[in-house]
Amino acid sequence: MSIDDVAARAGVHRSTVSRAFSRPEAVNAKTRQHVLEVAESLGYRMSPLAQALRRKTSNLIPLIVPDITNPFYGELAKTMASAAAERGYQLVLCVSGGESAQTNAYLTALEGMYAPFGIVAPSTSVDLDELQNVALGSRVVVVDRVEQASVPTVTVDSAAGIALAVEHLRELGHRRIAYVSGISGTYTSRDRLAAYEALAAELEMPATVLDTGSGPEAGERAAERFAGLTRGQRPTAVIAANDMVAFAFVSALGARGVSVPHEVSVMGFDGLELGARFNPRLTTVRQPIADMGAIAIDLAEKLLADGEARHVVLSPDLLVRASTAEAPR
Amino acid sequence: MSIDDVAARAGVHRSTVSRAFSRPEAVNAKTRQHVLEVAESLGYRMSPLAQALRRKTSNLIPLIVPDITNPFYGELAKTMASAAAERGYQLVLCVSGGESAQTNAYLTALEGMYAPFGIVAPSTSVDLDELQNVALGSRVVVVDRVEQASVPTVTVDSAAGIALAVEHLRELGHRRIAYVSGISGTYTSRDRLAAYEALAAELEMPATVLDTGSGPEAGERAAERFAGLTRGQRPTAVIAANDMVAFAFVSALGARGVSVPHEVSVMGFDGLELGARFNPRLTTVRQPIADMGAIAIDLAEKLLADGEARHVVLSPDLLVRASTAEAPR
DNA sequence: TTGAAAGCGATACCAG
DNA sequence: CTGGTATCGCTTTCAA
Repeated sequence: MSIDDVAARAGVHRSTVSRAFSRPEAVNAKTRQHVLEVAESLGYRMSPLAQALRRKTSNLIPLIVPDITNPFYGELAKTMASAAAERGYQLVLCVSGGESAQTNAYLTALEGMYAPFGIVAPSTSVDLDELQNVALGSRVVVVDRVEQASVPTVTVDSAAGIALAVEHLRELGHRRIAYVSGISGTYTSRDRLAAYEALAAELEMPATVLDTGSGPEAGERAAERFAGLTRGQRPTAVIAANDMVAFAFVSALGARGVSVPHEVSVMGFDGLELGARFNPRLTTVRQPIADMGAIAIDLAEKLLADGEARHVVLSPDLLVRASTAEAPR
Repeated sequence: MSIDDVAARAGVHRSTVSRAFSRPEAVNAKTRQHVLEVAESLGYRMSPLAQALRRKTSNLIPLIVPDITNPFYGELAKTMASAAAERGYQLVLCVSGGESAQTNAYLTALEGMYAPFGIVAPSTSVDLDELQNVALGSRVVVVDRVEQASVPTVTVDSAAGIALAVEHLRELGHRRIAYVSGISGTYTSRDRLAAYEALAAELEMPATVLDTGSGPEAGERAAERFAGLTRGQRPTAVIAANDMVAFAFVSALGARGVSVPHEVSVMGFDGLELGARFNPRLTTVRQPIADMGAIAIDLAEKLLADGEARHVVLSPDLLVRASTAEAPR
């Protein structure tokens, strides 16, 4: 069932069928309708493969994430998939394990499939400069990472987010507000940590960083450190670099008999749906994940159109749930 | 940079280059090596698109899941992606939203790309019979769903899993063991519920189902129901249909001041990594998710080879963490 | 073992 | 506006 079958059946030439589908305005209305009807009745659809081969561009868009198991990337993938579908693209999910080599391999493979551009959510170990060596590397937009001039990016304002968190906590009477960084070493983590430290300095508030290590054990180590402090030394609130770390931290605290928010308030940063099912339900700074997907694709299309690497910085908002409470007095 | 460039540079014909890559044994060792070296030096790689068009089969494998935001599907996708990559396939993630129409659309689209087969993790509303109407529908393997003779499936033994859970709880002295079903109406949920009821009957244990509704609110409703019971009526342990429901249930319980495992033990079913970061760390029945991906692909390859729809039923195991404790006496 | 030629299913430029 | 033709990059019989 190919284009020629339709052409024969409709009594027109191949090229007319092609136009009827791809450039409808370039064909007589009557002819077009007839062709389309015949095609319909035959259950015909164009081969995206053949199209891609000829046009040298496909509708496949790679989304490269370090770990799809992390709900943040899950939510990102979900919104990205529908944003892509709305625009006629098909998202191809690639799990890089946070490795630069894998990322490049995927980009190369998908360029071979004439992917017009790609979306990368890199972890620290992915070198953006190295990215540029891959052909598709110059047609990539980066999500969830601090700006880098040469590549289009969509990020969330870390400073604003941290400010929201600190403000919320101070309104609850907290004065000793610590921070837990870590997990999978994303650039985002660093950015948020820097924002925390800067704000603490500005507010002349002691900056206590419970853990800066990366990996899933960050929450665990931070809890250990916390439990090791005397009551008087303990912070009354803790901001985690992201929701996953907050989960791990609260969980590890729980295992040590420390109760949240009774003994210490804990905030996350991400706004995952999952936080609403956590115990206690997690207060957090929400990133507009749904917007990020759509915007990333827009930026990519603009990059192709005029070669300009735009940067969009989104504003987070506060999601108050149950893991924060008034400071003990 | 195409096959002809390599051919010219190596002083051989196109077909020889093709063979050197695709059927190495069909070409003289010397020639082959020379060709490969030239290709290497030119940084040449075959166009998967052109190959697929000609061979009428590609290396794209659709994995269709209802919701990638659900960590279970995230973990499935992750293991599936690497299992696929190991075998030379590229996983294409499709998020169906649990809709039959979307599932069919994806299958159709990917058949157009000559996907050799597909993997579907259906939700209740996906009609397996309807699936067969789509061309690729007869080359699909189904994951995480009770057997259906005509389609290859890989599932986990629900009865064994429930038995593991009940046994664990009874060893801790629990006698009133309730159940919470629900979330996204998967067939798996039904299967597990049936297993619970059957086992309860067999053990002459009262079967209390706190909620059978579907959707994310199941845990919430179950907690409400639980809290409404007098202490004497309350079950001392609850088994949830899956980890996500367990999370929601514990969270909702917490919001009502009921503490786990102190006042009630709660078990999940799935064995998500995430459970280790829950508060308290979740005791659960673990499905061998990592195996499921690889097995699904094997089944698909066998289906293509001999047309036989095999069924693999995996055995779950117990993961004891901190959400279960001895029954109060 | 290697080369030649046809073709997968479409597009696009050039005539008419 | 429509048809003819070459071509995208590769595979695969068929001969030599």
